[in-house]
Amino acid sequence: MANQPAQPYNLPAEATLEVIGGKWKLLILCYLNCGPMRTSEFRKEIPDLSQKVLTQSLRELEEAGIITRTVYNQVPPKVVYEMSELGNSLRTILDQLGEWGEYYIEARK
Amino acid sequence: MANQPAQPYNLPAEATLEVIGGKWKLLILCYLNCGPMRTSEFRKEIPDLSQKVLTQSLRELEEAGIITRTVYNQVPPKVVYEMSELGNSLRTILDQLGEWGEYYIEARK
DNA sequence: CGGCATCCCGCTAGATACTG
DNA sequence: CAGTATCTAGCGGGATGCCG
Repeated sequence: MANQPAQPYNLPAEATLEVIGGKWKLLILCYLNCGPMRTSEFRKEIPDLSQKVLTQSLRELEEAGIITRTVYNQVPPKVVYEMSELGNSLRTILDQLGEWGEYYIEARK
Repeated sequence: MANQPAQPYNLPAEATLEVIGGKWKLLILCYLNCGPMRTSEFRKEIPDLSQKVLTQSLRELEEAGIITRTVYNQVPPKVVYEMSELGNSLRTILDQLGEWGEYYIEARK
């Protein structure tokens, strides 16, 4: 999921897909767009998303600088994810993708 | 590459990625944005893209209604691909993806 | 010239079980 | 509650060779 290609991007647009591509990232970002979320909340909201892939996706988004991860040192543990500044700049893209998707689905009927 | 999922899309935005996702589609669409192209031209312009994956990508874009495929019954054969109406409606998305990609690459330095 | 058919490899993501 | 560690399966993508 979103490994860095050996060669430089042919297009900047491909860099964008590297970041938001992957089976679940869009959905994850959609939730985070509405506000911070804990790991357990993701698990409840998206039961089909396995623990492993969730963590993996969140890590990659974090490494891309799109989201932040805050750990509260307490028992039981608590980890909160939220959009970063850079992540918020993605909102326009997400909206556009959604809009065109709706248009496309309608046009294909 | 862009197989239809068994279950309905969680988000319309995911439908968009289904269409333009895949390793080479963005690049192909970029070329078609500049005008119609023949198969042999793609092969020259993008030598790293294999015949098989090119055809496959073009078929999927065609099935999605994004591009059109015109066959000229002559010898030697001639096949021309170009953006459809629906495909042209993608231009905004492509531009946005490129813009954010540039911004992102710059921000990550 | 354009495009199938075949074989093959690596990667993503899924399932399961275990740790602090 | 959050996160690893393994193992596995399926698919996207690549290489090669053949057909209209």
